[in-house]
Amino acid sequence: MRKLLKIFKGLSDETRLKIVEFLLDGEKCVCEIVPFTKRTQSTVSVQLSKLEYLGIIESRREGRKIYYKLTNEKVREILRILNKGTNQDKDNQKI
Amino acid sequence: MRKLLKIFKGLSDETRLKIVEFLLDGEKCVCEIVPFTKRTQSTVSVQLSKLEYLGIIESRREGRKIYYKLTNEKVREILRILNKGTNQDKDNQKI
DNA sequence: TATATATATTGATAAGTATCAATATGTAAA
DNA sequence: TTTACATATTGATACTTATCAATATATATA
Repeated sequence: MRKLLKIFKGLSDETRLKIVEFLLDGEKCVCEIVPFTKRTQSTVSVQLSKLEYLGIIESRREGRKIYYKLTNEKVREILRILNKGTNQDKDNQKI
Repeated sequence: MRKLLKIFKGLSDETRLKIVEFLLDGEKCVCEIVPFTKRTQSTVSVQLSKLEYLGIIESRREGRKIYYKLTNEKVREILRILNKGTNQDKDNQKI
C-alpha cells in the first residue's frame, strides 16, 4: 500500500484518530491512552498496532510500561491544517 | 460524523483517492473518471456519491453528462503537502 | 416516438474491520 | 518465587464496505 493511503487509512477510524490527536500533545503510555479513548485495553492495543504498522506512531518500552509517540510529521502537519478555523484551535479565537 | 473524520474516510479507499487525485487536475465527467479508475461504471458512481456526501466533491449536470469537481480546499492542501518530497511531484526533482 | 448515451440505483456477495472478553506474555515488586 | 501490573494476542461476533451485474432513470438525437 502506498504511503498516502496508509496515512488516510490510519486516520479514518474514530478510535485511531482520537489516539493520534492525543499523541499530538506528546508521548503517552497505553495506560493513559486507554481511559482517554473510552475503549477496552485490547481494542486500544489493536489500534495502536495498526497505527504503528501504518508508519504513523512508534513505541518504546520503559519498565513494564510502553510509550507511544507520533513520529509522522506529515500527519502532524495535516492535523494542524485541518484544525485551523475551528474552535478546537484555541489560538484562533477572536480577541 | 465530524469534518475531520469525513475527510479521512473519504480518502481512505484506493478508488476514491484515485478519483480525488484525478480531480486535482480540474472538473471531469463520469465518462472520463470511469476509465481512469479502471473500475465499473456502477462502482465509480457509488464512490462519487460517497465523496459528495462527505463534502469533498460537487456535481453539475450539462446535457446528459455529469461533471464532478473537487470543492474541498483543505483536501487539496493536504494532498499538496503529502506529495512534497515524492516523485509524483515533478517540480521537486533534483536538477 | 424510438433509440442511443450517460449516469444512478439496487441486490447480492465477498472481504474487511472494530470491538470485546478471555487469555497469554513480559516485567517489576513483595 | 509468587504476585501484581502493563500490554499484547486470540477468537468470536457484528457491522461496514467495496465491488459487480443487472436494471432504472434522465437526456439527447434520429
